[in-house]
Amino acid sequence: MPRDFIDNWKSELSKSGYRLTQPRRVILEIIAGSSRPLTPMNIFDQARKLLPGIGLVTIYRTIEKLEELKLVDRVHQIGQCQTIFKGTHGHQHLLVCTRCGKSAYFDGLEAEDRYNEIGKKHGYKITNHWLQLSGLCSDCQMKEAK
Amino acid sequence: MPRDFIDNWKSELSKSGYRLTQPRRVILEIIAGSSRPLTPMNIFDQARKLLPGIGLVTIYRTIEKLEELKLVDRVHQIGQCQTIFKGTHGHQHLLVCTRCGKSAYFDGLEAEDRYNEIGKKHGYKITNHWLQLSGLCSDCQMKEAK
DNA sequence: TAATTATTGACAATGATTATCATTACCAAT
DNA sequence: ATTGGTAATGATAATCATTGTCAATAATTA
Repeated sequence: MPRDFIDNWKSELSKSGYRLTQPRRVILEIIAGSSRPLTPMNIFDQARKLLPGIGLVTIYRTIEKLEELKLVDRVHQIGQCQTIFKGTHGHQHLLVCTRCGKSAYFDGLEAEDRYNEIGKKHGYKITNHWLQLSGLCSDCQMKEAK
Repeated sequence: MPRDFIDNWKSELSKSGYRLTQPRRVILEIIAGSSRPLTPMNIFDQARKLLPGIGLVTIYRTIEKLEELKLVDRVHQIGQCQTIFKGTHGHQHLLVCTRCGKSAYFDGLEAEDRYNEIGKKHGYKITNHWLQLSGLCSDCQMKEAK
């Protein structure tokens, strides 16, 4: 399990004056432990098993805090554009399985120069870019093959 | 005005057995004539000026049809991930102004080989990619400068 | 340990999107 | 040009996700 993630998140939270509560601990574990993006409802369902009394609103509020601290990212997909995935340090991009959602970050595809060039051609000053690859993960390739 | 766009959309609609109605005509004009992505409500507001009786639901349904025919694209942005923009032929990517939303398509940045390489490294078979650049358009650069 | 105050959960409220249905209007065939 | 079949419309209600309110609770710190 990604103990390092969780420990980092905990210290980031308290560093910012936020408290580390039981519900938050549970939510952190779930997000950090997932290899795919989750909706607030996904998180809620899992969290309830560990902490039956937890409220859906608490999920939303915790996500809000984690976003504010840049510890999670929002992943946009077709028809599902509000899923949450644990963040990374630095500038990385996502690789998402279209079948099961399993995701991974990658880097090493920087093309800032070319982006700037394109921008200039259209009169834009580029400040950001967003790249996402999708395809089938190895498990799903095997399952599809059958 | 993008007369070619509109004519093409009209023929695509009727080719698919859909009818070309007054409300649809108005909606087509608005989307085709806009240089920035629009929300359903944006379209509704503009459409009402031309056809006061039009219903919001008709906007949603028309968008649905246009999407089905791949004549419009959905543009995802932070906090606003359901905007509609006229589509293109072939594989192009979007350049969006973060200030006013003005958008343009560009191409010529294909890196399929590198995408596949990244995919392979992670065990994924890449089937799609999504690239979007954002920045300030020339007008907004000037306005920011003041 | 006690005091302060962020956080929680329950509930209500909002906002966007989708479903339902009787009426209307498009369009192909006469 | 008229008509008939049917897709499309607008009004309304229903649904679903997200956000706001507030008294009660629990985490921190002094």
